[in-house]
This record gives sequence, C-alpha cells and structure tokens, in this order.
Amino acid sequence: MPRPNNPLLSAERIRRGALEIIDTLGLEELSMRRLAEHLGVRAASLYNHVATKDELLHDIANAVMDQVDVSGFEQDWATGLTIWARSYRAALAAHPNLVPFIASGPARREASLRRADAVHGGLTRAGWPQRYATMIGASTKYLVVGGAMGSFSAGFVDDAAVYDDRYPNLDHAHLLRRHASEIDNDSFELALAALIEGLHQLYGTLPAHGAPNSPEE
Amino acid sequence: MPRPNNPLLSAERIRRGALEIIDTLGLEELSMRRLAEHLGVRAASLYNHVATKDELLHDIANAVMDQVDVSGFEQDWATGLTIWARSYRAALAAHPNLVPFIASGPARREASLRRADAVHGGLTRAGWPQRYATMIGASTKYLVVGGAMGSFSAGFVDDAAVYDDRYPNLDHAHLLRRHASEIDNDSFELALAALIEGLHQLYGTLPAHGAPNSPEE
DNA sequence: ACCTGAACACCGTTCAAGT
DNA sequence: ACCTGAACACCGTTCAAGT
Repeated sequence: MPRPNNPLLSAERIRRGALEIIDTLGLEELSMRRLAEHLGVRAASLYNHVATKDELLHDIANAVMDQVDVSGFEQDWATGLTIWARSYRAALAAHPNLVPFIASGPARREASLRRADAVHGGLTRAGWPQRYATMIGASTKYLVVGGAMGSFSAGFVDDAAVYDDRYPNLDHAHLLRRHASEIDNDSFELALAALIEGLHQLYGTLPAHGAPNSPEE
Repeated sequence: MPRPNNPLLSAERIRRGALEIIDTLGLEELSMRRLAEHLGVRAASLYNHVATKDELLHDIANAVMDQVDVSGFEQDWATGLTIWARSYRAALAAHPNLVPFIASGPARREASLRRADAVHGGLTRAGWPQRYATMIGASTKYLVVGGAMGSFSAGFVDDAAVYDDRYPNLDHAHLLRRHASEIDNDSFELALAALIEGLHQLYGTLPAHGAPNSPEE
C-alpha cells in the first residue's frame, strides 16, 4: 500500500541550498552535482523539481529581486526614485556573487515588469515625459547595477607595497579594500544625490509639467 | 637539420580568435576546444602559448581596456571625467559579451593602475579632497559599467502583445528594443551630465579649493 | 511520486610522445 | 620549439529502472 513517503527535496529547498553555495563559495562553484551533494542527494534527483540549472538561477534571482521596493512612487518621484534605488542596491548587495547573473540576463518576468511599470508610471504621473521617464529609470539602474557589480574598491589589493612610489596619486589605495563597502556606499549615495539634484534642475525647465503628458518622440 | 618551421599559433592569434568567438557567439560559448577548432588546431596546443583560460580572458580584457582615454585630465577635471567615461563606455560597448567578465573581476594590472592613478591625480590636482576623488572615480565607473552591462532596454522583448493592457505605463516598451542602443546612450549621457552638474555645485562649496589638499579622514 | 546508476556529450588542463 | 592523443577529473542533462 502506498504511503505519503514525504520527499527529500522540494524546489524551495533546492533554491535555498543553491543560494547558500553561491553566497559562500561563489557562482562559479555552483554545480548541480555539488548542490546535490550539499543536499544529501544525487544530481539526477534535482531534475524532478527543477527544469534546468539556468531556470533555477532565474528563480533565485527573482526571489532576490522581490526585495526591491517601488512603493515610494506613491509619494513624489524623487522619493520613489531614492527608495527604489536604495532597496534595489540593498537586494543586490545581500548576494554579491549573484549580481553578475542578475545584471547580465534580461528580466522578462511578471514581477520585474510590475516594478518597471511602477517606476515608469510614477515618473510620468509626476509630469516627466515618457522619454525622460525611460532614461531616468535606465540611469538609476546603471548606478545600482554598476555599484553592486564592480565593487570598485575590490580592484585594489590590500598591500601598500604593490603601489610603492610608482603611482603617487594612489598612495592611499591600499586602504580602499578595508573600507570598501563603506566607500562603495558613499559613492553610490553621492552619485544618486547628484543625479536627483541634476534632475530637479531639469524638471524646472520642462514645458508642461504638472499638465497631462504631451506627446513626445 | 632543424628548420625555422614557423608555428601555427601565437598568443596574439589565440587572443584574436577567442575575442571573435566571444563577440559572435557569446562568452559562454567560448571553450578551449571550440577555440582550438576555430584556429585549426587541437585544444592541448593552446597551452603552449597561454597559461590558462582565465589568464587568456584577462589578457583580452586588458587589450580592450587599453582603449580607455584618461588624457583629458590634463585639462580640467570635468573634461577629464567626461572623456574618461565616454571612452570607457565605448571600449566596453565594442565587446558587450565581455562586459560581465571585465566588470566582475578586480583589475590589478599595470595599465589599469596607471589609469586609476591618472583619474585620481587629475581630480586631486583640481582641488578635490582625496576622499571625494575616490568617490567620484567610483561613481563614474558605476555609471559606465552599469550602462554597458545591464543593457537596460534589452530586458523588454520586442513584442507589444506581451504587455497588452496589464502594464499601462509600459505601452511603448516594445519600442525599446529597437532603439535600445540609442536610449542606452542617451540615458548614459543624461546621468553623466547630471552627475557632473551635481559635482560642480558641490565643488563650489569646498573649503580650500585651489589650495593644496587639506589632510582628510 | 520521487530517487538513482549509468550513460552521453561536453568541459579545462596535463603530460608523455612525437617532429 | 611546438603540436598532439590520451587521460583525468570534472560538467549539465536524460532515462530506464527501481521503490
């Protein structure tokens, strides 16, 4: 007689295990065989719950991106942009090893479109022409992705000797690694503030702002 | 008697062949075996000229990055920043499939340090405190890398039907793919202009600008 | 319904053997 | 000096076989 015989695996458990490996060992170290081992199972078993490694990664990426908050656009556009950018950045920073994957692939999933719609809608409702709304959304994304990705300061090894006196302007470069995340965050905030400041100025010059959108392009 | 017997391969030819595969088929499609086939040779032969696949990729990345121009810092800092950012972006855009690799790994090579030194030096000579010079360099890099990377508009498939009426604010989203590179470029220029505008304002508030750098942090 | 051993078509890299 | 076949330790994925 057949019993419930509760299963060893589930899509959720697989996703969690995969993200653990990504966070601790890196994206390159994630293999279906290693993941299976991590879960006390054989590689083939994973395919009862997950179609493909690539789809698994997309599912994980979507879960990470669900932390992004676009609710601020119910207030003014600048608040919406700020909350969006910061929560977006925080979501990526929580899983830095996954950023290259999230940032390279296009995102055509439901939730991702809803977010894009909220950003675009928040900006156009505030009076930005469609074309500007698109560009502002793109610019902000560049800043977030670039900031989460490059981890600018990680490029400098934590060893003053490397720089000796050949690069006089980098005499403090060896300090960067230690304060990397702090500097990364400050740089991001600086750029975000400058961007929004610049946009505020541009906003004042818009012909029909506040009025219903004029056709453009 | 031994003759010159000129070799089939060279590091240069391997690099060129690899970049051809990356540009046409994508980074994921590059394998040492496929590269060898592309060059009319066997995989093992490559290792007479190249230490490792990873090192090969770094060498290619360095060649691409050699197109970046930091000479503008000999003029004013805003010109330097603009020329740097644009040439940086152009270098990456010339080989989009390589961007994830270039952007994820730290760059501790000679040429890369020279560029960082030129940027940092140009900014500090103009009166920016060290800490700001670091942040401005980082911010600009975020913009360039994010812009070259995400290819924001590629996230929207070129099919209006997908969006139907569920996302009213994305009613022009299907146009994005067609004008993707144009919008990407305009968004980048918008953000760069806003950043530099914001920095100009900040520059005016610096305590001792023009004077020798005051010690900080 | 779910797990698995075995297999297939791939990888990057090494190395003794050839010229 | 340079190219190569064969091998090693890996991949992602499929599938018939088991329970």
